[in-house]
Amino acid sequence: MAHAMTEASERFQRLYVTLRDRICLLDYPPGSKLGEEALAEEFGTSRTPLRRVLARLEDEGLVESRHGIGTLVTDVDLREMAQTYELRLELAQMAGRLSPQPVTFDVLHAMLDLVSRGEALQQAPDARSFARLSMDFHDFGLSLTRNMPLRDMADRLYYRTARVWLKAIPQLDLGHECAIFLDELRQTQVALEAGDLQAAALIRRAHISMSLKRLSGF
Amino acid sequence: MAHAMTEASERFQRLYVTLRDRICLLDYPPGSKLGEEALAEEFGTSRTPLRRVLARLEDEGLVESRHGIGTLVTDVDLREMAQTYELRLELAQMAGRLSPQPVTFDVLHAMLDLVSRGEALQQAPDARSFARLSMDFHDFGLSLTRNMPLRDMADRLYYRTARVWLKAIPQLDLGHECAIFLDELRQTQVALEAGDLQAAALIRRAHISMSLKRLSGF
DNA sequence: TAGGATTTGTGCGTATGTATT
DNA sequence: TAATACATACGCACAAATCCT
Repeated sequence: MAHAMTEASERFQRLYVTLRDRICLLDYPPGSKLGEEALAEEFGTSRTPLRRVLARLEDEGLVESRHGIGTLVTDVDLREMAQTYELRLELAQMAGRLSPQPVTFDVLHAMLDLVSRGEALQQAPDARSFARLSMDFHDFGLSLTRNMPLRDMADRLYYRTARVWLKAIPQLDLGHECAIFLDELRQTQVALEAGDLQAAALIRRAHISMSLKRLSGF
Repeated sequence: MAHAMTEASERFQRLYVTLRDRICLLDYPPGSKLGEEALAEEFGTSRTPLRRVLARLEDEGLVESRHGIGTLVTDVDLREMAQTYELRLELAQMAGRLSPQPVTFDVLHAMLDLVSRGEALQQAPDARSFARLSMDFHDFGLSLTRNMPLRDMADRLYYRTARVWLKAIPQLDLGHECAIFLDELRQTQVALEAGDLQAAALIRRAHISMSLKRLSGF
């Protein structure tokens, strides 16, 4: 970072991540109303800093503020999701090619941690834990490139459609999804142990593609 | 658009584009101070709607607001520009592959218009006109894909570094740059007349790459 | 070192728009 | 149709931070 975090920007970041995660974990399902007054009270601020956060969420397409109505959580339709996934496929693969990060011991350790969480998840399948692990794996994948604009773009796209999987889970086989995910984690671990970032990126690409295919059944 | 533009969102869009273009055309060079009060007065509003615009420009990395100091136009260093260009290369090529727009008469007509502007530019080289034509050609290129997330991402990246060319122009041969640009426009015209979007995208990619190479001399 | 000038950040009252009764 | 309730958009006054004298 170029400049130290001020108190205001720290609070902004905290509120932003909190609300974004709540939206993506369906704590606020599509159509929910996020009242400025209520949220301001919950976080112990006035409406002003909160509106700054909602404005950013609106720029990113997660909510939509309408004068006289309220700030509503958006929905994601299949067409938009398909376009986003199309792009994410390419970006995921790129992350292994552009400015690759060297595979250090820390990287491998983080990967191992993700694998064990995946194993625990398969023992006790749970949609919410799955979604959290998926988010963390996404972040991990991005940490493998040093191209910051690429990270930012991939991040935006991921959080834009992350909800769809959770929304569709009642119509999927959760145990099967967990098994597939654990496979991906293990394959990625092998690729990283071989120091092959491109392979890891291709595995990610393949799984995003298959995930879209399974979701497109609806 | 899902909903009609309200008066507020229209004003937001107008102010946003105005300020963004001023920054990218170096009317506000890096380091300039954008005073909230002064801008609010110029546009005939209060600080509140203006701060919403500055907040977005800050999210996109074009300005940086610091408490007690002011809102300053950011600078672009070579490392960041290289990363952004690296990504823009890929996105430009993708625009010809993902959800391609059919090449209609209107598209060809718009292209022809760009070519004649390029010809006029070569007759009377001028840095500012060059920059404007470059912006419009960028927009035109994005209109060739229907993948909206791709458009958004490419847009962000373009405007993030568009200033660098103008900043470097004193050290370049303006007439030469205009000639190269006109070549690109004509090659693109040929590709579009053949209905070959991928070729058009590859030409764009090639020219972005060469442009980076010329700029990297500094 | 202190104090004043300047600028962004915050809090809150009011205006405006929408839906419902 | 009119009135009422309620939510976001706006404008202003003040707090907090920084810089310069």
